[in-house]
This record gives sequence, structure tokens and C-alpha cells, in this order.
Amino acid sequence: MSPYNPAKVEKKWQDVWEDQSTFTAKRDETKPKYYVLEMFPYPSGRIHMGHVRNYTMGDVVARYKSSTGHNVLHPMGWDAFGMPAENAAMASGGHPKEWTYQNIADMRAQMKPMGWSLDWSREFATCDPEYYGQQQALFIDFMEKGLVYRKNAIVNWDPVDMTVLANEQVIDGRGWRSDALVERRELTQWFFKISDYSEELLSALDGLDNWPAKVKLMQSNWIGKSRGLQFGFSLIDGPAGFDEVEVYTTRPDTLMGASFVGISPDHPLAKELEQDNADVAAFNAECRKMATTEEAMEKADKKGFDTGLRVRHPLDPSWELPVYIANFILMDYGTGAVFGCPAHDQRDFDFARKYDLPIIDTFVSMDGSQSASEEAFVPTKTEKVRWTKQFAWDEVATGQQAVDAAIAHCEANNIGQGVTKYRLRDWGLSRQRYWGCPIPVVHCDDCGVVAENKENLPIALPDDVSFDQPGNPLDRHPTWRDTPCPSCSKPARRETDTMDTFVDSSWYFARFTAPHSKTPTSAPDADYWMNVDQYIGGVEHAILHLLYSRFFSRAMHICGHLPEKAIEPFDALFTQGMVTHEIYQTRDDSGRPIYHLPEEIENGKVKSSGEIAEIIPSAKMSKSKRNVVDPVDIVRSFGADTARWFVLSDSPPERDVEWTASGAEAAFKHLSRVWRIASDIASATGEGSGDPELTRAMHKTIHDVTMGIETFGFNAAIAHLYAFTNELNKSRASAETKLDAMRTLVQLMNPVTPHFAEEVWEMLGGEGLIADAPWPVADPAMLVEENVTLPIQVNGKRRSEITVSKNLPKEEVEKLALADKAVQKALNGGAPKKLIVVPGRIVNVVI
RNA sequence: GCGGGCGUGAUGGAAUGGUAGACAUAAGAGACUUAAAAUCUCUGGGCCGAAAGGCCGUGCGGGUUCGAGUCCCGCCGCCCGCACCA
Repeated sequence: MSPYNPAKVEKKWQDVWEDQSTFTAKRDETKPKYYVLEMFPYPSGRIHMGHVRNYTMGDVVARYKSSTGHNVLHPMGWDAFGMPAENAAMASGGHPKEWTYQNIADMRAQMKPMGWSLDWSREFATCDPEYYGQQQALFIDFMEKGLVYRKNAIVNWDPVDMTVLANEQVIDGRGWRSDALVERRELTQWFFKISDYSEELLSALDGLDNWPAKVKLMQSNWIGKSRGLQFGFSLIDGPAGFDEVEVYTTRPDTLMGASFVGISPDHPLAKELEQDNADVAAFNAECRKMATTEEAMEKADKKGFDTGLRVRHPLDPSWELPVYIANFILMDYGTGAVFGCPAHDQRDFDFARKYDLPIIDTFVSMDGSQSASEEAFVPTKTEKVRWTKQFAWDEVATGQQAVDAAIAHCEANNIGQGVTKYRLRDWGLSRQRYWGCPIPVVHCDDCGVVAENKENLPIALPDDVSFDQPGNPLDRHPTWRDTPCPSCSKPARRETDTMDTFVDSSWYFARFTAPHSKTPTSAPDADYWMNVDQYIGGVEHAILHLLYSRFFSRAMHICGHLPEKAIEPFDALFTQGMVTHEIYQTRDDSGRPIYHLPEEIENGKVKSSGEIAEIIPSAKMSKSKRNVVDPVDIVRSFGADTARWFVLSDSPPERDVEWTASGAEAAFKHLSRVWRIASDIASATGEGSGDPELTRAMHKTIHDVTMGIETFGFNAAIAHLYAFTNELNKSRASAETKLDAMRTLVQLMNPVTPHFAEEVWEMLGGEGLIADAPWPVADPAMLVEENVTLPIQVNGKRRSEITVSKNLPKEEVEKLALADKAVQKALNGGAPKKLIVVPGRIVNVVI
């Protein structure tokens, strides 16, 4: 018997699969298609355990579906544009293009040994001109359909580097390289009109039955549909042209509790006032130093500035309210102005406390015990409350009833209008960077902004650029910028902004169906392969990537690039958890942490120094914490099949999995054990008899593993494989019975450990490739249990159990339960109060 | 701050509202071996008990239910997202 040698086995079968083009997908109308896709990687240059887990899950699905008669498409590509390539160029003087393609080559070389059943013939990178040229064609089509426009938007501006910064490049309000205080600056930017689809993107979530409920909920909250009242507070002696402050509120029922009006520092009125009021200008300037993220706005200290202006309350013209500029009000949402009701909104409450504004209850709890005193009183809108300041409804009403009545009242009295708003903003896609897809438009002095002619596509990035100075090299490129106007042919300038990388990833799944088509998609291929039957990726993409892709699919459909069925491109979605690892830390003389790689640690001590390492509980693998395990090392020591088995075995796929050396070793030991058992069976000729128990267990295992894969219960499926292996190992059945059981076992293992399975299959004399063998089918007759063991509870606590025939009538079960010794003892001669029998599950005696 | 999720033995985890801890890991004991490794067998939530058995136990505090890890309410902790990271 030869020992299990993964290095030899894995290479052998990878070569066979490649020679036979086992995983090359071709359209075949005679078979049902199945499109499984994992979110494509960013080419950082190294694969990590998260990739291994993600792609192994997809591979299990792909191989399983293939064995159940599906024509499977399982492609791979690269999300290859983005900042890291430019950062690398700045740091080491290379070129983003070379850096990226080298990384792709390196990563591909690390991925191939994993044995994923990928169709590499469809591979592309989003930075291939062939791909982004088609993306430019889409952009032009979107322009024609009115889905693209330009407007001013705020960016983070680094005044020292003279460049726009991404949010992650702003650290505590300062540029990451220059350390200069970041300013907000307005630039004219390109936008997709995703907000046209707010209602559609929201309501269509209902149809996504195979998406996680949490993702749909997050998207729904992100779109943020609300019904409210829009109305104007009339300004008393406002600046010329400012008669009113228009506000939007979802709680018009609390209007009588208003104590101030707040406007955004970017509100036109605020901008007007700063013209000739230095204090306002100073306050606004201060606000504009804040980072642009919503998170930064919300976390910042709530600050206000009393403009001195007053407005009249719409329900009582004699009531005047102060107008504050407040740093927490977003110009992007609603009208950029709100009224504050401190009694029923905690943020307004804090603001009122700070600036000594009145706190006016408009309702209290039903028994009057709860009102705004130490904090705002904010019951849910469905809770009934007692109103003290209602103006169009009953004294007792829910918030929702009051909102509806308030809107109706205000509409009837011409105070305002009920309106529906969405939180979702249009998608700003302009990036002032080199390494992205050029926006295919030209600025002409005569014709204005003109789309490129499609025959000029792709508008390719120039290669001769340098990164020795900050900013976008396209802006200062001597010739690339200059181009004739596509409309009038006069000298004109190219747009130098490139596209957000989210654009690249919003349609790659469609491109995979025809990766070299001369149009963005090809109808027969898109019709056949779309939709993605199963999409798998991290939950961190739950909102933006998935929402943008849903929008893009709709837009592509309108332009004729996708069939109508594909407007929701992902039929089923699965979000997997991270791979984590313990962190090993020691400290230097000044107490600063030093992190150690897992392989530097032995028995809790640093190998080289013998120092005891502090163990910090598991966290996402990251370079900075050095808690990374390199898949390449694992494949070298144990083989890909062990890595694949382990990443799926130890945790439910939607949760994080902790990588442990002992777990990986145990996975290897288990495969070695199965190998030995298979070798013994392959060479056995001996005596033995049939084993009905083994056959029964085999069918049960087929059923359980199949269900496990179908429901993404990979860890449960693997637990069943362990259990069946134990059973098979113990069995004294005949060689023939065991051979049958063993073949079934490796077939069930095949999606997870495919090289191992092929080799054992061959060893056992299996016909052809196991990759081409049909999935085993459980005999339903073998799954039926004749007897069941029923636990017997007394008052909900387990006290005994009885084993009865499955179909024993309820009355008989009751009799047997009451006759049980433990029940007799508990009853102590009395009669039970109640007897609950759940057939096949449990008996509960209540006394 | 807002939105979403998660929390079970020493560890990873299992459990359509129905026997909490399947399966695995670490650990301990034993078998085999000159020895070690490998392999095999057994033990394996806590407390009391010789055992039978009993009591407690799924982050914390309440609630619904014959019955709650699971459902509801309120906390605590950790993770993800927050529109220019990918």
C-alpha cells in the first residue's frame, strides 16, 4: 500500500482535467445550465485563506451540480483596477499595468494548484482594454438613455499633495501621506441616475427568495423609503431671495414640539449668510473640515450656530423659532434642512440641552409615566400614546396614525405636501485617478460635453505616464488629453476622470457569458447562461456592490444588452464568513506590540527567543497583525484537498472560521485514514457477508450529504462523512458491500476533495473520471426508520425515553408513557394535568 | 452615531419551538512498539454521588409557551457596512 501523497495525486488529476477540458463550459441546449460564481478577486498578488474558502464553496456547488446533470459555468477573472496599483507605482516606481498583470500571473499560479473546477478559458481582467472598451460602450448607451449626468459634488481635497483623497486615505481628518488637514472641495462629477430606480430596486427585493433576509433588509434600509411632509417655514427678515426654509420631516405629528430649525452648512441659506458674516463663515469652514463620510458626521460632536434669523411656525404664526446651522445635517438628504423636536428625537434633545432650547412634549406614554425628561421619549410608531399637543387626531393614537393625520391636515390647509423620499443617492462614478476605466467623453468648446464615437473605443489608457508627482497623470499627459471633437472635429479635450471600480464589478458576471464578444454581451450566450444561479461572496458587499449590480442589470436591459429575466442577475446569493486566526503578540521595551507569524510560535512561545507570546483571540487575517496563514504553504505541506476539507469542515459557511494548525493536520490525518481504508478494501478478497446496517447508513449518508450541499450546510455534510467513515471502518461486511460503500463515500467526498476522490476512484476500479460520474441517489425505502426513540418529559424536563414503532397510535404512546417508571414515580399515584404527545418527537407529562 | 449580524463545553461547532453539546480538535487513560511516531480503544459541560440518580447550565435581565439555544422586550460584548478601500 502506498501512502497518501497529495503532491503527486493533485498534479496528476489537474493535468487530466486540463487535457480533457473537463471544466470548459459550452452552450448545450439539451442540458439545464447552472451558473455558479464567486465574487472575483482583487489581484493583490497573493491568495489568502478567504479566497480558498470562497472559491472552495463555489467549487463544491459547481462539481455537485455537474454530477447532477447540469451544464455548469464556473468562470474566474480579476477586479484589476483601483488604487493599490497606483500606490505601488508611487512607492516603488513601477507601472500600475505591469504591477497588476504580474500580480495576476502570480495569483493564477497560486490558484491553479487548488484544483477549482474553473473555466479558465473565459478569464479576463477588468483592466484589459477589451473589457473596459465594452464598459465605455455601455457608458455611452447609458448616456443616450438619460441614465448619466454631471453635477457638483464634494470630495476630500489634500491641499499639500493637490489631489483628491479616497475616504480611506483620510485619517483623523488628515491626508495619509501629507498629513495636511483635508478640505472639502466641490468638483463637477459624473453620476449614474440610480435614484430613478429607488422604488424598483426596493420592491424587487421581495422577489429575491434565495437571498439572505439580512442582505435584503440592509438594502431596503439603505434605499430608505420614507413618507413625510415637506413644507416651508417662512423666514422673518431673511436675506433677499430667501422667503422660506423648506424642510422635510417624517414626523410632522410632532410639529407642535418644534423648538428650532436646523440647516446644513452646505445649505444655500448658510452659504448666503457666510458672504457677509464672518462668524457664520468661520463656523461653516469648521464644519467643512470634517471628513465627508456619513460616519464621521454622525460621530462628531453635535455643533450648532445660531444665525439670529427667526422663522414662523406654520401652525401658529405668532410662534417664532430660531434657525441654527448644524454640523450633523446632510445637504444630500431631504431638503438639507430640518425642524428639531427635542422631546421625541435624541439628537435634537442633546442639541436642545446644549443650546438651552425648549423641550416640548407632544405626547406621553398611555399611563403618563414616560415623557421626555432625561432623554427623548421615542416609542415605535405603532405604539399607542397619549397626545398632549395633537392638531388633527384623537388624544389616543399611534405615531403612524398621527403622521397620516398630520399630513392630511397640512395638505388640506395648504401648509405642505405629503411626499415620498428615498435615502438612496445617485451614484457618483468620477475618480480623479489614472488606473481606472477612462470615461469616454470629450469636452469641446463649441459642442460641450460629447460622447466618443463607439468605433473609437476602447479609449485606452496611455502607458507613458509617471507617478513621481501626486495627482492624476492623465491630467498632465501631453498628448492623450488632446483629441478632435467627435462631433465637429475641432481640437478638444478628453475627460480625464476615470470610473469608480464598482462600475467594473457591476457587469463582469454578464461578460463572463461571452468574454470576447465585440459588443458588451452576446444575446444567445446571455440568454442561455444568465442568470447567475448561485452567487457567493462576502457580506461586506451586501449593499453597494450588489445594489449597483442590480441597477446595472436594469440599465443594460434597457439598452438591449441583457434579457429581461436578467434584471435581477443573481437568483441565489450566499454570503460567507471570514477566515480568522489567533494573534500572537509580544512587546518591545517601550511596550509597543510586536506581532508574530503563526509559524514562529511553538507551544505558546516564540521559537527564536523562547519568549511567551500573548494570545489575542481570533481576528480576520491581516498582514499588519501577522496572523496570516499562506494557502501556498498549506498546499505544500498537506495538499489542496486538505485545505479545502478544513476550510469547509469546521464552521458553518456563513460564519467566520478559525484556522488552526491542529485542525488542518486533523483534516490531513482523516484523508490519510480514508486512503488506508480504501487501499484495504481495494486489495481485499476475504470473506464476509452483506451488512444491511452499512447499506442503510450509506443511503442515509447520501441523503444527508446531498441535503448538506443543497442547503450550504457544508460543515454538516462533512460531519456526516466522518460518521460514515467510522461506520465503514468498523463494518465486517463482505468485500463487495464495502467496495460499494467506499465508492459511494468518495463520490460524496468528490466536491470537497476532488483529486483525492479521483485517485481513490481509480484505485477502486471506478469507470472513467469521478468528475463525470453521476451523483449517487439515496433509496427512499432505506431512509425510513421503523422504530423511534421518544424522550419522555415531566414538566418539560427529560426523565425517561421509550422506543416505539414509528406508526404506533397516539393513545398507545400515551399509555406506554404513563406506564413508564419515572413517570409513575413523578405522578405518585395522581393523574397528569395534561399529556402532550408530538408524534415521532416527544412526550411531555404535565403534573 | 445609524443600519445589519453574531454570542452554546478547554476549542470549532450540532440541534424543523421538542432528549442541549452530533461531528471534530485539544487533553487524559489504555493497547501495539525496545522506544518514539503513526494507528486503534475508552473518557470527555459543571457540581453532588460508590453507583443509580439528582441539581445547575446555550453572553446578562425579563417575558410568551406544556416545553425556549431557537420566539418577543431591554441590556452587554464582538464583527460587517455607512456611498472615493476592494
